[in-house]
Amino acid sequence: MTSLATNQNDRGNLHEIGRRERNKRAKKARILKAARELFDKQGFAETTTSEIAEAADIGTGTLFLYARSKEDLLVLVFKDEMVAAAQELFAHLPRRASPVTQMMSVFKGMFDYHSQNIELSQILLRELVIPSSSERTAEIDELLDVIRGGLAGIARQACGAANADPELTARSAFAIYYYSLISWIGGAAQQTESLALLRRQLSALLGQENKRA
Amino acid sequence: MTSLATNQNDRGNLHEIGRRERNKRAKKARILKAARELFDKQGFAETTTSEIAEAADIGTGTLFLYARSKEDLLVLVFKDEMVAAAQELFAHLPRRASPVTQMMSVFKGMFDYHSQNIELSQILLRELVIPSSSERTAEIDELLDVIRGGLAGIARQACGAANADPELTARSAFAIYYYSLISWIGGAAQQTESLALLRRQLSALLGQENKRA
DNA sequence: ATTCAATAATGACTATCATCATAATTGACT
DNA sequence: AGTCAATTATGATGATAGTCATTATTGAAT
Repeated sequence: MTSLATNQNDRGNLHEIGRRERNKRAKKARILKAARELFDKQGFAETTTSEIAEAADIGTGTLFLYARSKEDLLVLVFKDEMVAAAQELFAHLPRRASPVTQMMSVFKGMFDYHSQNIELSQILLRELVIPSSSERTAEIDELLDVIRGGLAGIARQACGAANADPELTARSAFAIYYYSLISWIGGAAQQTESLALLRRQLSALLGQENKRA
Repeated sequence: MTSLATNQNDRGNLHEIGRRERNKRAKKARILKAARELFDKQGFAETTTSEIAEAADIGTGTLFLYARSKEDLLVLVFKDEMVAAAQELFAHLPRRASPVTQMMSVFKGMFDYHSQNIELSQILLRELVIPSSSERTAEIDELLDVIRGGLAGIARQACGAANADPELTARSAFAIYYYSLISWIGGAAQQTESLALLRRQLSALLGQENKRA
């Protein structure tokens, strides 16, 4: 390469982030942006990895240095957004509402999030449930930890001085939520049906009074 | 096409099972047998659909008249066996044991079942969670109904005259089991870890005394 | 026996995911 | 500036899942 006025002089300040690392990050950002836009516009199945590479201005093989597979790419594309969505929901819980209602506000919010694009959520959930690449474990754990952590916070206030372990209760609440989500996204049940059952299950789990007609 | 799964041929009379239907069933049986053997011997990824077709003595395209995809085929291959395994487990519950212990004997049995071939269970579970073909919904529902139904039976005796709804409790127990299974098969946790948490969660759910060291 | 519409089977073909041998880039060191 | 090892990028290529136009089979009706 020519020129550049030999700007090696920058090397004086930070040994941390060189051209190399900057390039990688920029490239990854371009890939995720391109993938996101194409998936949104055309759907997952109708978007080829070559199209994504083209849109991101990289070689077709380069894509697979950043994601192990097309499905794996979907996790990278949506992980940050999902974490942010979950945090947002936990940050704006209905005040003074019952724990069940608070949890339901989060779960309903996540259902709404997934409503945006069912096809993408189907493939995404498959990857979250059984990742095709063990390299994605950390990212997925982060998401699950945010949700389970938030739930534990609610459970803590719910149990109060009671006997239950909040972490364990949170895990159960999450499991019940996850199954409801899966039933809906997987096509086994309607959204309203799943949500209604979910609420009843949470009420029982958290030991509230169950009003039955 | 799109003939319903396991449809009797209503056209003729009841007794009449034509050559056509017999042929289809024989062919399907051959396909499932071939697929099963090859998957077991070589693994899922290493087995091609052409190999299966060859072993089943059918054309390569014919395979896809019976299963929508290679993954979908896996559900067909294992559904009956899984239903049988679950029924077997429910039929031999430990007598007079606590509901938690009874449920755990079933869940441990299912974990053992999946231990046989983790790779296959990974792909199978993905399909069970989010079926790629809506045509498989009936088959999957059958499996889930067997498990949830059995759990409801245990829950019924557990709750006795108590307030809880056994069906709802069974659904929650199943959800907690499912999440434990997924955590393990998906690689997020060790089997023993998952099982231990599962037991604690069930104890809490069913309102037993929680003995803690 | 012949006809024929419906159903089922076939395998040549296509699309594309992912790989991999090769090439380019980077930065540390001289 | 020059050298070099390590890292990153590339795109031609291979492998194969799934499609589809064509052909074969079935069985009810005549």
